[in-house]
Amino acid sequence: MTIQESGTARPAGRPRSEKAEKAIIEATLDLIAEGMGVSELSIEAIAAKAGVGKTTIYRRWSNKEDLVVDALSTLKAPLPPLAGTSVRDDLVSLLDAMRQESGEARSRCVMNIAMGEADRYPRLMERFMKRAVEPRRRAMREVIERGIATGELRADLDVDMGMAIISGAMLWHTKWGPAGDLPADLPSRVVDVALSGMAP
Amino acid sequence: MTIQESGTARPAGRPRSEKAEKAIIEATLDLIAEGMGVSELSIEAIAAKAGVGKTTIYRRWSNKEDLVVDALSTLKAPLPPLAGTSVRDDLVSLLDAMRQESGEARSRCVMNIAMGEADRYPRLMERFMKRAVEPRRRAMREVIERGIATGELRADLDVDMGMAIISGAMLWHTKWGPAGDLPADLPSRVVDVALSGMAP
Amino acid sequence: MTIQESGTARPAGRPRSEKAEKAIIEATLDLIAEGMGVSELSIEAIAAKAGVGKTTIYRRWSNKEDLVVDALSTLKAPLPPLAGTSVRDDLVSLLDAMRQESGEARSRCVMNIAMGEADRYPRLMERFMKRAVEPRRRAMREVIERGIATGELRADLDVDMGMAIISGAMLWHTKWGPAGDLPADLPSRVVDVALSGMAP
Amino acid sequence: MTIQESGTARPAGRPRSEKAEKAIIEATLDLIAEGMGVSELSIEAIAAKAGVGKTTIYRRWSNKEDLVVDALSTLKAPLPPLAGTSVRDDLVSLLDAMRQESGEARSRCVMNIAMGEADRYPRLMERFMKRAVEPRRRAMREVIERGIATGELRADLDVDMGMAIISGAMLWHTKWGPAGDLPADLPSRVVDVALSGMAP
DNA sequence: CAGTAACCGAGACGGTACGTCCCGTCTTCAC
DNA sequence: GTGAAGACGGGACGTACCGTCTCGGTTACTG
Repeated sequence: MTIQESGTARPAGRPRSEKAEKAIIEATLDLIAEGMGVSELSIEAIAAKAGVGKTTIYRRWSNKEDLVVDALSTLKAPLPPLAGTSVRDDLVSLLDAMRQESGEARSRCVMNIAMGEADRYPRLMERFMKRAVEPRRRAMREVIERGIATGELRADLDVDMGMAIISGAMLWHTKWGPAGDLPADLPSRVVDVALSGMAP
Repeated sequence: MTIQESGTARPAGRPRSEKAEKAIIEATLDLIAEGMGVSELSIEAIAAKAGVGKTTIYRRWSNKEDLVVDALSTLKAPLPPLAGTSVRDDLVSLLDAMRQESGEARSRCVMNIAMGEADRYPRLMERFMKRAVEPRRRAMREVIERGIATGELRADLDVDMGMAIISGAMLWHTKWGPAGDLPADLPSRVVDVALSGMAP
Repeated sequence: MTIQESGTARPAGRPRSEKAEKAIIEATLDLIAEGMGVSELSIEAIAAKAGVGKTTIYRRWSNKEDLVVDALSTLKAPLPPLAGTSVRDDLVSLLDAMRQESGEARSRCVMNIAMGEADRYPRLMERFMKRAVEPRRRAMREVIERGIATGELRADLDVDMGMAIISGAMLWHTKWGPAGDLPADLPSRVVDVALSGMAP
Repeated sequence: MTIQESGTARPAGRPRSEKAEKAIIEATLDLIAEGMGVSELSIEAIAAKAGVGKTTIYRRWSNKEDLVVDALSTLKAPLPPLAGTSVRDDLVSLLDAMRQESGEARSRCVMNIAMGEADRYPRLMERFMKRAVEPRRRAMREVIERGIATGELRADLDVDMGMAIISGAMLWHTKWGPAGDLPADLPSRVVDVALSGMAP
């Protein structure tokens, strides 16, 4: 009649501190938000900022990439609820979530890394894509496919092309549009032009 | 009695080796093309790859940014000639130039830097934008404005929005579209959808 | 009505394991005998060698010095009985005890610590001197003073000088004499030369 | 008709800084004199005190022992000139040199290391013995052997025993005699007792 | 004989120093 | 004057232990 029969027995010794773990993640995000790239990020700086020994970091993540993936994936806001009333409304909702995220330093740094360091840290990207980007892409894809099915969108529309035009327009404004925060009406304007076209 | 009497007096001593200069630029571009970001790029690595002493580099460029700007600006392909027959044709020409560049590792790295390290190296970006990006944006802007004037495009079209939709769609395909090189008909398909819209 | 009424009441809870205590002392001596100095000696190594948690050590000794003093003081052989027949015989007995001790690794390490780390660990030395060295010095001093009183030694002999010459000669042989164990006849030879002098 | 034909051609590149080398040695000796043993001595501390990068140390000495040997062997005072008038005078000269050295912190640390860390750093000791200790021992051995030859010392005197008694007595006083500096007349008193013996 | 308090091991904690690597600068000789 | 070689001070790396702490579980006396 053993006392401890649960599936995974707690390992011996002092358990790992959740507080330290959070402090490390926070420090990592702060440093990235301050404009550091993955390669400039130093474990030593993270440890110092988190008030933690280097060992405590290496005990949890064996390399910088693993830590960065974990840190970034705690960051992505949850997907907005989609009203489902019309394709236009849903697309505006999705873009507005993007717009809001782009206003926060922390989320902006995610974009920087996603776009600028993809080639250099392929494993990072692969994992980050899976955890953070893929769900958003899937959501938009479903909206567009639904629009085609209901006849709200052209029957011959290439779904990828639709995603490219809508997401790409937001992306372009984020990086290269007029300086400053994105205007609140940008999402609806993007969707309107994308849906009805540039030609008269 | 002087031997050298041309207008701009040659400075005394051994002249700088053009060969070394080219080797340095080449090595820099190679390393960037191999996936290195600006911050990972090291003068030491460039010198080693170029078969040159570190002094030889620092004598010519006082810091890494200057060298990178010079290196990148040797790279950008000249703008394609625009037929001017129609807005559609000109836009397709511009996008096709983007498509071709995106197939070369060296040009792709330019995009990475432009998108990922902009925040960290503002002086680099400023100069790089001026030399390499601005001409392309101006060209597209002119095409769109001309289209509005001739009535080929909607009179109420926001020019920035037009650029965002068209450039953004290409950009999106480059970074996040189906893997592999961009298909040759992508530019025309992007322009067609952008012009006539996604709605039926 | 209490069961336990002896003078010092046993504290509540599980009593400390004597086995662990002995294992710790043994491990400490072993490590010192293997050539470790006090500063190289690590609690972690002692704990590992003793098969004991580090806590178990720190619960008993608050610092390394205390542990080392305790360990070393379990070590010193008892003083040899002195026949008292003559100064010469007693001195030879004392030196022979030194010789025998110097043959054991554990005792030799005591000398090393006494001579090499005295300056660095003054509290250790103070306590170690009191427990282990002082009795031996007192014994030799008494023999010499008795010799002066009985006329076996020169009346004008400086007692410290006598101790220095006799102990110092043994010491010198231990550290810097011909390699290997000290020869069994060394004590008597030292005493003979010391008593009658080097001059003819 | 080469210009540089000397035996060992100067290697290319910037030559090593003698200043840095001296600063490192000085810092090492200072730290040892402050009571640090070899094992407590840290390269990082030496580098900081010397105002030098760690690389600069590791470029010259591949490990701590090599550095310590070099540092210590710059320290030993030159042997005193021996008058040669009599064995007694020469022995007093040698012991007086010992006495003077024992008054300096830096030299005292040499003794500590020589006696206390010998077992732990055998390679260090071997090299240190050769460079610093051996010459002194040889000098004393020669004085004693000469004394035996001239009849100033007993013909049957064991030379090692003579060295042991005389050096050992000084050694004993240094480590365990009355506290404070050794009195100036100690060498002559040691020699007198050693030569004529303790017995009346 | 159940409670309970000090013990035990294991192992995570914040640190320090290690020896290595590479940075960008500097100093030298050869050309 | 330029070029290569390479030493310089500096800083981050990832590892190994340090001495402290915090766990779950054990043990032996106590009520």
